[in-house]
Amino acid sequence: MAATQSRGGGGVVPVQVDEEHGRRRQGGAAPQEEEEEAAEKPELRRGPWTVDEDHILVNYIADNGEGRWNSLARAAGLKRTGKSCRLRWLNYLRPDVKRGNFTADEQLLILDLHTRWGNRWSKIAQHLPGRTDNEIKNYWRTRVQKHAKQLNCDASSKRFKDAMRYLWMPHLVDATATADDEYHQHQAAAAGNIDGLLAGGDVDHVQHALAAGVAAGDDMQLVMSGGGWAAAQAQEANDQGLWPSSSGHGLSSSVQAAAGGAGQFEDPELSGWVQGFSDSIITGNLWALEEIWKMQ
DNA sequence: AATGCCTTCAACCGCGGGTGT
DNA sequence: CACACCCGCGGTTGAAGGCAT
Repeated sequence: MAATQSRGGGGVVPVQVDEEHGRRRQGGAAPQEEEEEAAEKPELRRGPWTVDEDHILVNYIADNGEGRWNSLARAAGLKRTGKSCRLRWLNYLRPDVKRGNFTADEQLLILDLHTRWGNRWSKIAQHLPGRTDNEIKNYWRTRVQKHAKQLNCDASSKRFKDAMRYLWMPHLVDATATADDEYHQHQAAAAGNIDGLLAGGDVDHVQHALAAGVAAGDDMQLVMSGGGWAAAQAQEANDQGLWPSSSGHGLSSSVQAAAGGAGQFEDPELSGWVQGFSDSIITGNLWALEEIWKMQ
């Protein structure tokens, strides 16, 4: 494990930290009591974790379990705050933490759950086994928000959510199905990223799906056709009514909308906007298509 | 090759809620 | 009830590496 790959954090700089809240306590003229209090506390490390620290933490948790992080940090002999230990374990060292790019399945789920719950990252993460709230949050901020910016709208706006629901998500549903079909061809090389589809020359397939639309109800079946985790998640989401529209097949209308049914939007402005967006894809505007792919 | 800008993501910060005393 | 402690969440930071010039 490349534990020292971690970036950021400003280097390993020992500073005095309020162990309770992890606040820095350097700078300024501290009252005498505070100085004495600080002197009693061990010097705490900040910044990237070392391999040794990782080993200590992993071994300690293997022997004693996780939880009670402040006392764990002390008992393990780590010069870190409990919060830092918890974060390192949950986001990096946990054996079941999944590395690498988000799959189309996962992206689809994130988009859907975010439209439902907003920035409830931990809640969203509960539905993506092996993924952390931090990872999902970073994905959202770096990929999704970037694309919202490209579209000149706010990621939290109804307009962007509609764009995701009616354009991006159907796109991912299709990509998920295609990825299942061609899993052995592309998945390994693409690490589960849709880039694999592009590498496989599947632009036409995607365009065709968008242009022709998918028969009502088929989109859900596509998601579920993989028979794997995506299927289970899709089934669960469907059972819970998580998919848009009360019929449980909201994505069908989504795909239809993306295929040119934008006239069904109540908001005429959005209707035109989405129609234009769809047209730019369907008519083979490669620049627009590439932008769509980039955001994945 | 050098430089500067951009993207990514591990880690930190601040806060609120839960629990124990 | 009040307080302290602990945990977890969401937002933010900043260094590393990639990319463009």
